Amino acid sequence: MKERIIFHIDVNNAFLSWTAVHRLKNGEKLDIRKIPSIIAGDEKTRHGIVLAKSPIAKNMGVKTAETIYSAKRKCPNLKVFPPEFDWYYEESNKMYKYLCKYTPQIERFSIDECFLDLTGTSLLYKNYEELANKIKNDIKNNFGFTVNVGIGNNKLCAKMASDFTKPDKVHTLYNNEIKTKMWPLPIEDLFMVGKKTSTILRTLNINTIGDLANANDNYLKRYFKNQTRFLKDSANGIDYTKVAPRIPKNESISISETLPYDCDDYKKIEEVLFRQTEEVTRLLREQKEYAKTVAVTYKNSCFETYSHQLKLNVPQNSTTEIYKAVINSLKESWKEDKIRNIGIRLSDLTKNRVEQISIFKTEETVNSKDDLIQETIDNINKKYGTASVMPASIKIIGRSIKHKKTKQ
DNA sequence: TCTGGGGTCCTAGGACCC
DNA sequence: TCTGGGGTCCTAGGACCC
Repeated sequence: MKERIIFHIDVNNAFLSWTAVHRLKNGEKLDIRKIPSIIAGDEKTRHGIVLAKSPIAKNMGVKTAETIYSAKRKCPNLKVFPPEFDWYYEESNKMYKYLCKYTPQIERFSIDECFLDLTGTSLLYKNYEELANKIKNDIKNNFGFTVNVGIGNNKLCAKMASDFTKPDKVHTLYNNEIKTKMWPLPIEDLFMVGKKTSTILRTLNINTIGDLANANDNYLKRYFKNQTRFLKDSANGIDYTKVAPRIPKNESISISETLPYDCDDYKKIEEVLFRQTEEVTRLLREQKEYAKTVAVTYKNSCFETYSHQLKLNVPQNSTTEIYKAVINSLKESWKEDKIRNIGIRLSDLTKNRVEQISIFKTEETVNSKDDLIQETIDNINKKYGTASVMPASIKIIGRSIKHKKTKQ
């Protein structure tokens, strides 16, 4: 089989760069990429986690996902900026549109990463490194932020390559470069090797990607079972997954939040869950889908996680029906401990709602009239804000949510 | 004022059937 | 008066990603 040519484009410090660009556009003089800075949530509501860091902050030891408190101890003059997600989506879309010029074989892997499959374009593009440099420079000149471009013969290698040295760089990791460029790297650098896996590998004296590539299969199987094949293939730079140009269909829709304080007040928890149900079912209705499985997950003060799911007889997407299931699920699983974080997940999503024909029409078999009412409510809420209109049965709770939200 | 949020995929173990 | 075993489906929990 002919060797593929895959590009991986990765925005350098995406959130921080994008906020920097936004500020400069608004006339600010200071480029926050050039000072010790981070993008992070609000500490007062316990969302104080580092989402992105500037190179200087990174050099002082600041890590993504650590607390602001801890980051400031490492770097006392650190400047903190709030995330601007709407703006990030705009910038991400601009970059995606630009990249679409080169091939329809493009996959949006995350808000700040894309894969391009350029296999079979050798007549169009004589030199792939030159092309990668053009893409990198075009993005910098047109949009004001920098990217890394990784080139490889598959997605894994392209992604590993884009991670080599940053920022504003092009790297290659072709199949014949795997031994020299990838094998010497520490095992933690391998995609999909996280903390748990790397700890086990280190105790087995497997310290580099090369060590893993050459490790004995049977030995590894004792510790990693079915995961062994995947790990060994990755370490050898083997990956057959395709660049998927489709708009990815969600397998599930979820929402969760850390509460401002640990809470065991049932009424308050109900309020949060109702607000979350509103939001998550609105998304579901927007994609014109129905969910068959409803799960509630919560984390207590000790950071122990519990989850419980329920299957619906008929797939639903109305706030009222899903909310009933959410509450039932909570009641069946909650140990009345103090809740730190709570959320909902809708899965088993379907486009068509196949209803079983029942002689006894139950309350659950919602008809098209109810769908119409729901649509009208969505439109009104869209225009005048969430919870403007809702079924009377849940209106009171809804009102108090609004009240609570403004108090936060 | 120590530990976010939205996803995907995998696995162990239980229930149930034949 | 003994308690196998394969198959399937489902659930809770966990690992990992950005």
